[in-house]
Amino acid sequence: MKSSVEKVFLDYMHDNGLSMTPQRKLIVETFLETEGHFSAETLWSIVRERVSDVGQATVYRTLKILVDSGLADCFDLGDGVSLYEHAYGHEHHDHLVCMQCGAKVEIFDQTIENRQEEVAGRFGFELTRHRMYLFGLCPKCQKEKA
Amino acid sequence: MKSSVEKVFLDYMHDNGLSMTPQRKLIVETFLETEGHFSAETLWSIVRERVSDVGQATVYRTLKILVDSGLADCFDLGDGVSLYEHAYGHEHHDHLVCMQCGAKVEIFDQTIENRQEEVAGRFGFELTRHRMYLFGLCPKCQKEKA
DNA sequence: CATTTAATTGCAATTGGTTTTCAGTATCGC
DNA sequence: GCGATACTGAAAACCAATTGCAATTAAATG
Ligand SMILES: [Zn+2]
Ligand SMILES: [Zn+2]
Ligand SMILES: [Zn+2]
Ligand SMILES: [Zn+2]
Repeated sequence: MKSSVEKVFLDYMHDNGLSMTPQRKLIVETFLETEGHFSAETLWSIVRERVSDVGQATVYRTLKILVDSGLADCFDLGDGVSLYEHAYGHEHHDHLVCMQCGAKVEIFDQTIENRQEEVAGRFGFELTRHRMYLFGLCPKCQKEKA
Repeated sequence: MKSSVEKVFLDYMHDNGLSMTPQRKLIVETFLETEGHFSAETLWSIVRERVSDVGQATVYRTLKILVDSGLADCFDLGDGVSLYEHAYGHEHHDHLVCMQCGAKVEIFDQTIENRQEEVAGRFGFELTRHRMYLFGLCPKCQKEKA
């Protein structure tokens, strides 16, 4: 039985005249099995543990498809490295990041989300999306510092 | 009479063993006279209208000093280009950006700021800073689209 | 003011993540 | 199968930003 995610991906592929290839299959499977927030480089290294001759460009190209199809979300914390995470079946969330150890906590606050809409509306803007990153020290790194 | 901003800058320079040079003076003055949100490249082009042989690297290096001294704030909207704006005497604010025309509105909402602290606290984090960008369509671009 | 030392400059080369080019190869609808 | 189209890996290109370097300049000291 085909999972729901796979169906969404295959439909997107078909609807856009894209072909399924062994490389894409491998990359998509690896992406879906990898939890958390990771870079293209990291995904590439995991993929290569399985099949060694997958090109880096193919990983980037497939990640683009994953984002476009709604399976992946891409964001960057301001250091020039794009991070990817699962988007299908995952509700919207923002991130709380430890500047010391890099730990990332997924956060969501309906009050903030509502206020964002309201503030945008105050200026006549129609809001499409937003990004919010909170940076600080996680409990563990606070202790280590003290 | 020396302005307060200039004093802060010169003090920072002196306290860190940095020298004042004609190039730095020009770049800082140009920065202070330029309002809004602009890239290093843009600032460089304005600087070169005044003195043609200022190096690009010097602009980047001086912008770094401006950020470190608290005169400038640097952020990027996710497209890989750093934008700079005045920070001295400017209260913290976030940005509302039109994805069509690039218009940027400075926003501030105390409720959001409070909630950010609260959410971080919920996970034991000590919050240091945050970035929030709201993307959408400004009133003008909405009309043009309809 | 001259001297000395450390900082700064412009240029060009380099970096690092990401994208593009290209010639060969594989996929898909028929 | 077959042909049109899409995909691949490798390498080159991109591009904002940084860095190495030799020449120049600021500024602290006497
Ligand atoms: Zn949110
Ligand atoms: Zn996440
Ligand atoms: Zn804010
Ligand atoms: Zn601003």
